[in-house]
Amino acid sequence: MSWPPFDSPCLTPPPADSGPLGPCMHCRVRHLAVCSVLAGEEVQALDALAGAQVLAPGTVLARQGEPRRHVYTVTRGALRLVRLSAGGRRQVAGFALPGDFVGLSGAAVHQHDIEALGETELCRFGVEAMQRLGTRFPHLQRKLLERACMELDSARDQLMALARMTPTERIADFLLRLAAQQARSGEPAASLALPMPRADIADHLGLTVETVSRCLTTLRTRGLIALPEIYRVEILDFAGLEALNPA
Amino acid sequence: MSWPPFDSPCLTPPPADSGPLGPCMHCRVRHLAVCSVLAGEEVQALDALAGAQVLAPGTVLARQGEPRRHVYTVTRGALRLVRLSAGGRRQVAGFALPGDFVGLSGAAVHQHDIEALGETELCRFGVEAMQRLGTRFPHLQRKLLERACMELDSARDQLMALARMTPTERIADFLLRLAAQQARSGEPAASLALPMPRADIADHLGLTVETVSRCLTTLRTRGLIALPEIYRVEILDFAGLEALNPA
DNA sequence: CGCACGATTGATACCGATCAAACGGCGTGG
DNA sequence: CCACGCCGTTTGATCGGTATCAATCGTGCG
Repeated sequence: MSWPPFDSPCLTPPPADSGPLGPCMHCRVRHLAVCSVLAGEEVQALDALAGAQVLAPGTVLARQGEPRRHVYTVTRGALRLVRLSAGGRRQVAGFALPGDFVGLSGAAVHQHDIEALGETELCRFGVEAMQRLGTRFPHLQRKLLERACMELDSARDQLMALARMTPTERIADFLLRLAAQQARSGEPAASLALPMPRADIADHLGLTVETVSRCLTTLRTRGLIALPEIYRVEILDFAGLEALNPA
Repeated sequence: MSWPPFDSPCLTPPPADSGPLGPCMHCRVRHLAVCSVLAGEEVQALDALAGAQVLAPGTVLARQGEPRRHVYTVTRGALRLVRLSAGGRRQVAGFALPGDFVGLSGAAVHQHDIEALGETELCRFGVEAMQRLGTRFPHLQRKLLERACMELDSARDQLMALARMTPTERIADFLLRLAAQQARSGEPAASLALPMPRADIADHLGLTVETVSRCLTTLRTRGLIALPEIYRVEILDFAGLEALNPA
């Protein structure tokens, strides 16, 4: 509940190129998934609902099986959504970066653990309050539907990747996806921060850590990327990476 | 546009166990994704928008890349959503059975080919008309959001399957999923019709035809299923199949 | 009856998982 | 300040499972 007064610039329309529900840079990407589509009255209602939070690295925001009480918008840092199976198998369903909305689900309980990768800032809304708001402001509901449809498209793309791409292709696809996501936040995509360890990439792409490592070195050897630090990738040849994608 | 007058029973609430957006058996599962949630005026508006269609087996309803002009609800038969990559790789994103809503996507053009598996009956709505209706009836928009969230959950489940399950586990999971879907339509799930050829199952689960065949015989040998006909599966041991799922 | 096509069964090859080891950075403690 | 140890990453060697190639079977249709 302790957060600075809402920036008035946030009420101005977002830049034309920000796309549907894109980040609203005016308000320092604060609960950007919704702020860019609402008018004054609605923003006030949202402010009353929202709580800002800063999470230390490794903080567990939610565990699978717990009742879903909140939805979140990420404004800084990164989250990972992890599913652990009874057999000990691990799957990283996705990563939430600044601008992402977390919590679109039809289930009453969390399907994933939600964990902070680094120091992460986010904005929290109660689900039932959000639903009430949705009925009061059809505009918001519509934007949420758009967002859900986008995520659906994204999930289907990923199905294709998991089903029919080789490990190297998956890594290339993953890097390009991350670059695009980072580009949406305004930063150039050539130098790419990887907020997650190799194991998370592996569990995200259905691979092992060793294979991820090997594929990264393969891409480096081919001159497509550089690895100046462990948690950073320079994309040297976008076209070359895209050429790997058989889509 | 040629379809029988709208059954009045359709205006009554759907059976309690039909779940959100579940099939509305009263109106013979006709455009069931929406009919069960609307009142008289809205239903009339929908009728004006909807067109019933019956497709012969193999009919192509849409091709990837074409502009998306319609959404559909399946009332009989089955559709498959196919994506073909430049490299010739094939991915079946999913199957639409009676009760399913096809067309939740944020893209302006189709991401998949949509093809009828057998003789298939469906109901067509224009997307922009549907959107107008959504703004006029927030109730509808909300139901669409719920449906989108459900599909999102389902897609994420499938990601887990593709990333971390063995071929046999994927087949078992697929059969149980299909059984559950068929059960929603009211029919008992023990005897399961497979509307699609083996190749579609393979391309849906990221396998080859040969592996699908081998896994089915494996399950049969273990006494978990029977295969009385090629396009039919009897589930003999639900618990046994579920035990294969490591989730 | 013969053909065509999809499904099944069989034999082999290859790729990624697994097992194992070495490397590197970083924090701690001596 | 340096030595050590921990943990994540990288690299290496081997194994196994699934794709691939190939052949047979079965069914429906001409």
